[in-house]
Amino acid sequence: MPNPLLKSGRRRPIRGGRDTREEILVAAEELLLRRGFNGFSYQHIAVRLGIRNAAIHYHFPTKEDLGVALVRRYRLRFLAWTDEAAQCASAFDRLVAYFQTYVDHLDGRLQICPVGIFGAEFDAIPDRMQREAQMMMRDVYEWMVRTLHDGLGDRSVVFSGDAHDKAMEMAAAMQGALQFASIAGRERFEQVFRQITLELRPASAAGDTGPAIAA
Amino acid sequence: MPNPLLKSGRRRPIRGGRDTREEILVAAEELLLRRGFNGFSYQHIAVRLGIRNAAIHYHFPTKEDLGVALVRRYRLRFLAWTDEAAQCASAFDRLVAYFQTYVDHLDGRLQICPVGIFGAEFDAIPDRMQREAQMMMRDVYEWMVRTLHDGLGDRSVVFSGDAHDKAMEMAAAMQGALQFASIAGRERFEQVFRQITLELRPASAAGDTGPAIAA
DNA sequence: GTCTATAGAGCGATAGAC
DNA sequence: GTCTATCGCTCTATAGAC
Repeated sequence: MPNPLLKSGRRRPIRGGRDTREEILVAAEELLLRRGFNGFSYQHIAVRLGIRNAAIHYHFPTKEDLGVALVRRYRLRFLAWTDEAAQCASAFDRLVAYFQTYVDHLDGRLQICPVGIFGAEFDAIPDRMQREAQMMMRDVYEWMVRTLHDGLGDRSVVFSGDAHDKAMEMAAAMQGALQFASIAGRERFEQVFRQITLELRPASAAGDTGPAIAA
Repeated sequence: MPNPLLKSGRRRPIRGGRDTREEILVAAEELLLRRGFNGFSYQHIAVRLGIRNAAIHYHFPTKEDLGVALVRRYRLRFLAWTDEAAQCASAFDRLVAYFQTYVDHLDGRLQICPVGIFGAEFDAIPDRMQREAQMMMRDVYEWMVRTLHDGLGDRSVVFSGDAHDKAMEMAAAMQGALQFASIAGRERFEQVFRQITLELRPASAAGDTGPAIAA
């Protein structure tokens, strides 16, 4: 009986115990968010990791493979996160927790799921990445619609109009805020965070400043 | 006395009366929105216009020059548009008119001012473009804050919280919506448009479906 | 699993003829 | 103002040694 804690499949510990494949993904993720998919190369990654171009091709034969792995990683991370977030006391808390995942990594630029990151260069990314991006977007959208409905049920959120439209508006605002933060600093993101949460919370009476943002 | 209809400055009518410089900008603008700045080349433009690579370099010596011209074009177009929009009856109408400019060109992809388009690849565009993008963003932001204040004055809009935060949220939502539309179709944009206008309008009583979207 | 070396393509850009 | 031709560079990707 194999130890269930040891994941089956690929062998990993190489280069003095470091996991090259994982390090490639981490570096590529940051480059993707700062420079776009067509704005970084295998060379950028190789220099950061102190390895050679060809070593990356061993782990990800084509750049499309790397791109697809990045999107899948986002999707899986988001789905795992929603499981954790299910323990939040209210739907409002779950939504704020989701927005907070952006803030937590804003300077390092790693997010749980920057769902619309590929929209700006959609026609210039490989087909398989396009499809993965569409699936990722659907996951986030459906979770958000569901959570808004939950929020109406537990009376933790208020909004007017349709939950589908509200979900899309919030997701779009988060995505745009991420881009504005790149252009004009993280304060832009915090403004959007404040406004979204302010509008979502019931009894937004005077004096209530809403959830604080992590420093 | 010179004819005031004939603009002073650069001579233009070439290639059978066609304005190559302008055609380059139009083609580049659409490529930029669909593929990102690093996702299109002079070749893409040359093929579309039936000219040669070198002809583009005559009008825009470097790609940075072309990029800067594109952002300046957006800025000037937006500033000219705000002058026109000043004739709208209310601040709410001006905001809706601004959102509408996105819709009008959504399939052709030409917008008045997709203010955050460079956020996704900010670190991978030339310095001068970065600075121009920051100025463009500031223009839109300031106009939006001013218009929200006007809206409080003429009672045509309602919102909670600070006008600066609300402006940033709306601008971010529009930008995100544009990217979502690239990924999942223009209906995504229309959802955000509906929700933003719904939340902005006073007396959003039942039965009021808000401003219609142009087909 | 990582290396050296290199192929092959596309890129931005320039020179000079017309 | 547009062309042909080409340069030098970077990019993705592969072959083969270790």
